[in-house]
Amino acid sequence: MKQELVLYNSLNRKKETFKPIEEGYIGMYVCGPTVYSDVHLGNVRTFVSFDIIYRYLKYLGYTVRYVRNITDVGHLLDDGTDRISKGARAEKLEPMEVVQKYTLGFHDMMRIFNSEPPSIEPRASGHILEQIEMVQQILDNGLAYEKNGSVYFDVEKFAKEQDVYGKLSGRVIEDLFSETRELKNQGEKKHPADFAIWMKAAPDHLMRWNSPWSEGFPGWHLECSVMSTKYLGTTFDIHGGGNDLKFPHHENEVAQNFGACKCQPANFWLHTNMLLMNGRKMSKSDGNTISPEELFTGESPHVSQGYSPMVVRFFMLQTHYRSTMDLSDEALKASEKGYKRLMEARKTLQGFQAVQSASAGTVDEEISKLLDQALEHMSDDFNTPMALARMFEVVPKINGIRDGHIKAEELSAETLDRTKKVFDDFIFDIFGLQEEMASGKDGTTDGLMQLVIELRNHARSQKDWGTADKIRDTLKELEIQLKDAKGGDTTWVKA
RNA sequence: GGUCGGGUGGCCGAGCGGUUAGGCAGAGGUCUGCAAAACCUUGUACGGCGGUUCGAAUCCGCUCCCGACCUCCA
Repeated sequence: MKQELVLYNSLNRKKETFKPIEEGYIGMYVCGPTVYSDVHLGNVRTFVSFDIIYRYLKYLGYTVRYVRNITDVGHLLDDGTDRISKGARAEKLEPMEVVQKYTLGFHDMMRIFNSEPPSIEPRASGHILEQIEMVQQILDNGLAYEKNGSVYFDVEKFAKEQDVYGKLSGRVIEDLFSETRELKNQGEKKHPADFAIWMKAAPDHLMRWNSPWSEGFPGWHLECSVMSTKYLGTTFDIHGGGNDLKFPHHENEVAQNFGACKCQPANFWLHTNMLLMNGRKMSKSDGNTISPEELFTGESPHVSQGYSPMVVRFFMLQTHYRSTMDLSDEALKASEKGYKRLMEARKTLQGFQAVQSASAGTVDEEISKLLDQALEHMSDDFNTPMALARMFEVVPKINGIRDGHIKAEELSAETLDRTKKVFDDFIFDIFGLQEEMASGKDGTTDGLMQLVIELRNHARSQKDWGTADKIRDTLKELEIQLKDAKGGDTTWVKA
């Protein structure tokens, strides 16, 4: 019944047929943001990608438990200060105020991009007890050691016991171990590749909890191991995250799970690729960056105008989640046109009435085939660019029927219904796009526009081109475009 | 330096042994009072050099660029 789904699994770098652990159910964990500053567009790309994956899995009929955490503790900066408390000192806020502020900001942005909230959004700070328990388990299993109140994962021992470490990120163990460069805070570690799972807090460290080893805080990677286990079980179906988290974060996560339960946490690992701008990595340090707000308003040297969230989302759909995505003004402009064209076609399609005497002709067959292909592409590792391409091939057919080039009788009632349904399923449910009326297209506006259009059409029928064109030109200045279809129907759209 | 992933037409971006990807831009046409919109037609591109093959953008080798990761990162 369910279509076969093929996923590219980072664990072995191959596409594999997806089989859930429990038929009909999927457990998916995605590493969420660290809430210490405003959301970065790169974060948006990752979470929009997983939003589409989540939506498609549900579309296939699975019951999905989607867990995406909020990291609000334990994430270290280069200088060893905690990210959250660093932000707090700078802004003279309680750490949890910083967390709250940026968590809300993150949620707002996800909503603006029409991303569905996850089923569970656990916070690291809310799972300190569980994290302490996991540290203990790893210690009990002999894969960690305590030193001066901090606990470190024994990577060397783990690597010797099981051929797991390095597999996910493609690291060569020998290389990792022969790493000679000097790293900070290495004094307590037995081996440079070891990493902290519990850190003793320095006297001025704000966020701290009691533990059997010291008053301190959990290591960065631990929270994900703990929360995925708590809400999805020791082994679950899909684990996702940004490409840049593969190492060390995901690698260490796998190590911790093995350390605690001796099992692989996830069967499938999905990694999204990075966002570039003008061909280069988006980076704050060299000014090659743009915030979501700047993108919306157009207040940035990198864009010539503002782009709406849905245009940006559409733009993201045109690139596969595993490819780097190159943001540029020209590419966004192209997306804006494409997005509008698709949405217009969708509206046109929904207005079609089945022709009574209709019987399946060639158009019927062609459209059906394109819809099937679009779905197949989604089941092939969520190939949204391909699926979109097939949708766009249906667009001229829709417009052709509207304009009379293509005979409506050749489209059977069944196929018309299915096309309407699949189009909406794709656009709204899978791609997560939504209609965007730039500014108040409500009942009043609609009524006014209807009146204006009637007045203009009256003028046209009187060959009063002056009046007709004045209406058209003035509306254009107000960024309202009139579209005169064949047969006299005029529609309008806010540019 | 190590590991991995890329270099595709004006731009973005799929494809990964033989077929038109698709979007945007451009050109010609239809329609139209004019225009816009829409529709039709149009582009033979795959970094370079070799090789394998009946056939390569797709496989192999070399080479030149670019990006990511290598304990901050979505």
